[in-house]
Amino acid sequence: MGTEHSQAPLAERLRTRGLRLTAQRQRVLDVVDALEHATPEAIGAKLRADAGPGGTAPDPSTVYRTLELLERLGLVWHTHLGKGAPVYHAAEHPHVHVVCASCGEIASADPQLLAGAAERLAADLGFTVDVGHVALSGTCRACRERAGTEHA
Amino acid sequence: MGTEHSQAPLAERLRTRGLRLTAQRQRVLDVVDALEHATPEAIGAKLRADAGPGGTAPDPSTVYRTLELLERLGLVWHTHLGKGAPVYHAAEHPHVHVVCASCGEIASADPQLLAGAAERLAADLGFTVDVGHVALSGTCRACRERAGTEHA
DNA sequence: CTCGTTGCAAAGGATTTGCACAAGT
DNA sequence: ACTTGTGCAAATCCTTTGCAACGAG
Repeated sequence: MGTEHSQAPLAERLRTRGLRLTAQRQRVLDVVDALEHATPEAIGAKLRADAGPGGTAPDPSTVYRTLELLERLGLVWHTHLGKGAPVYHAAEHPHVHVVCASCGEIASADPQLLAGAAERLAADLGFTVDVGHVALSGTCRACRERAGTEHA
Repeated sequence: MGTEHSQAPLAERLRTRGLRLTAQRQRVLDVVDALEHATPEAIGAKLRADAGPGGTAPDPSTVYRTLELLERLGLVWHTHLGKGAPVYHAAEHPHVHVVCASCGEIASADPQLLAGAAERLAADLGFTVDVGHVALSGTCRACRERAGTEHA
């Protein structure tokens, strides 16, 4: 398991645009799919790990270029959570990101969570919210309790 | 106009921590207050503009350090909207940020908008949402209509 | 065979950090 | 005076770009 690609929307979408299906593109997509929330750097690391000692992993620049391409193809989405760390995730599993400002822990929530707010925004501002890109930040239970315990 | 500081929670909070009130800190805070949504760079620019030709503006590194400090003091908040562009805004005017992925337009919405979602997150995950840090991305009405018009 | 892709290396831009000097209390 | 804050410059980090060789169709 791991090398299976549901169908192959990738090949299809590439063909349509006259682009080419390469091992790198397939691998990057697989990794984004495997790692739920991955930064470009993390993706590169995983790629390197999967390749093994003597193996060969895609160059960082290729990872960036591929991620951008996959996003244009609508196969992955990215969100900016903390400082300078964009996080990519497969477009197949839509979910809202929730990040703890203290520990950086990332949780996922049901998109339905924002349904109400989305509707209101659409009605009030004519603004269509992109659920897959949303990131909510705050404090997780663990950190809140810790803060209370450690005093300050 | 412009040099007025509601009261001076800044001086007070600094004193409490044994820190010092400097012209730079006051100026940075004033600018964040003036510019609704400002990136560190924009803040530096405004500072430079306000200083005038012969004037002297705070160094970029000071702006960064000050912003971080002001945030610790709870006087400003920042959010990550687009690529690598953190945006700061005064903590006095809590609002949810809504950004158009196409044109970059930034709109503000009432924090109440997320009240429901916040409650659910608190109940389900024990996660406290920080409304001032939230950024929703999507497409504004203008861009959506334009997309429909220009065809594709 | 032709044109999109990749890897490598250098370029860039945004932030951070170390330090000696200036400034607030 | 004593200690914190600032400016300057160098160091980092993350990402983007130019180009020649490579590989998919």
